[in-house]
Amino acid sequence: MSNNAFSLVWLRNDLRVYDNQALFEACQSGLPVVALFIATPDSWQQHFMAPVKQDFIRRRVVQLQTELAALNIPLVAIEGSHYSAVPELMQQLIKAGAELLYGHTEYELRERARDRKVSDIFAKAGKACFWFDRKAVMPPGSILSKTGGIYQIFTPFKKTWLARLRETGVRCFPKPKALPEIKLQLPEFSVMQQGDGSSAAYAVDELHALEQMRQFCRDKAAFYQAERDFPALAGTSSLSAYLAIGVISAQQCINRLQMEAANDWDKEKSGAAVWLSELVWRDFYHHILMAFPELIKHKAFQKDTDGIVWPNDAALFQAWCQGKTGYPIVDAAMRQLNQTGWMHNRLRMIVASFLVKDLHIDWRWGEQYFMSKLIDGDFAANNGGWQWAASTGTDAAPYFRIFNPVTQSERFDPDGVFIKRMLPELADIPKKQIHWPHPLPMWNEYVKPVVDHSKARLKTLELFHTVKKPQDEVDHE
DNA sequence: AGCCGCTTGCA
DNA sequence: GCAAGCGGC
Repeated sequence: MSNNAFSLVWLRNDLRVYDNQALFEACQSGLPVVALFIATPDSWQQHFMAPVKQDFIRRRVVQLQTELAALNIPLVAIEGSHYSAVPELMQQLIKAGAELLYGHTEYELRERARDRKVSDIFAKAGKACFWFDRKAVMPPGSILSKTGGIYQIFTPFKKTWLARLRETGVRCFPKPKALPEIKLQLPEFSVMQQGDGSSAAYAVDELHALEQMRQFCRDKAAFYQAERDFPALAGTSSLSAYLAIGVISAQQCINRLQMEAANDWDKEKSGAAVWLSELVWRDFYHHILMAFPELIKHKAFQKDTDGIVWPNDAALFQAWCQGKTGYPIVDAAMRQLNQTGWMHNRLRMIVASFLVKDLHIDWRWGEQYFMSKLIDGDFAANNGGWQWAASTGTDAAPYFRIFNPVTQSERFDPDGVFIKRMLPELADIPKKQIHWPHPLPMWNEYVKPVVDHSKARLKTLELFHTVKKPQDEVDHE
């Protein structure tokens, strides 16, 4: 073993010090520890990762450097390009003394291919890798039906998932104790570039994120069920960006929820239980992604729906992207996404339904647009959500369940408070007409509706009927 | 984690 | 006129 030997912790979507199993185990290895982060903007671009998310990652890595330095762990942050550049970097690190590699597994295809190559390189050099499966709370493949099958329906999945939680709980790993100070010789790498600050609305301090999570569990989880569907309220956790890049883990969220809502988290329909359910959805989509890798290649779950020929009108798509559809709730939601990199979940459902079932545009166009704008973009959850809305997924909404954007608006933004916040040009419209202002003589430039909902709805039913038989014909077969 | 159109029963 | 209940998409 080289006298410059060290354990290497390769950080990716686990940018935290607390509950970081790879980091924790590396610190138990008896060797000095070096942390590694490789920025790969070319690969990120290939995955349409939003600039605001890229900035958030870069800012977080810089902060993490300070947090790890306090533990005497240097964080080498390299400016790379593409995943294909990773093997060469790893070779250099092995040459420098990397003896053991620690990391968390990722579930997407290119990421898994990249990690396999790295594992091979370490194996060929006679070095060991330790991969920990912690992105989902219950590792994909560990929640199976009684006959050993993959659950494709959320409710039974959740039932088994909850039973497992009651049985085993979740384990979180403490922040490692500081290591002895040591001077290592490391190669010169191209230093990671700083971000542009576009994600500045999100603090990157880990303790800040943990405190926000604690406060949500303590003060707001109880009201989650009652408030989560109203975009004008701050009823959701707003933790998605932190979960997406791993500043906090879902395991930590559950542990904290069980502490702060000890009597409620397992009580049906309590706010805490409903929030927990959202974390189960997150796991569900990770499990589905691992079980059906063709999803990564943009295939629909329900294969017949790939027979639908979507009209894909480019002008309508542009109107949707820019928030100029003439449907106030849709336009307000898209403006929230474009301006902040985040969108309330109820609105994600509304605009997704609108794109597919009112504008008749392939759900994949919307999926990609969301990825290109969201600070919390995650392939599994985004793909799962879009296929749910488009009625093409496992456990998807039935195709004939078509949201009426005006009714949704009346129900979930009753006073138009959210709409007016995002669309100041509608500030003077009376409450009663805010959801559909078009009959009013409008002195401003608010755009005319680009489609007629009731006609569009019938067209959607036709599109689905080209690939699905009406129910009564199925019954007679 | 729907909406629509039609019926019924009441004013 | 309308609210509530329903079956179909």
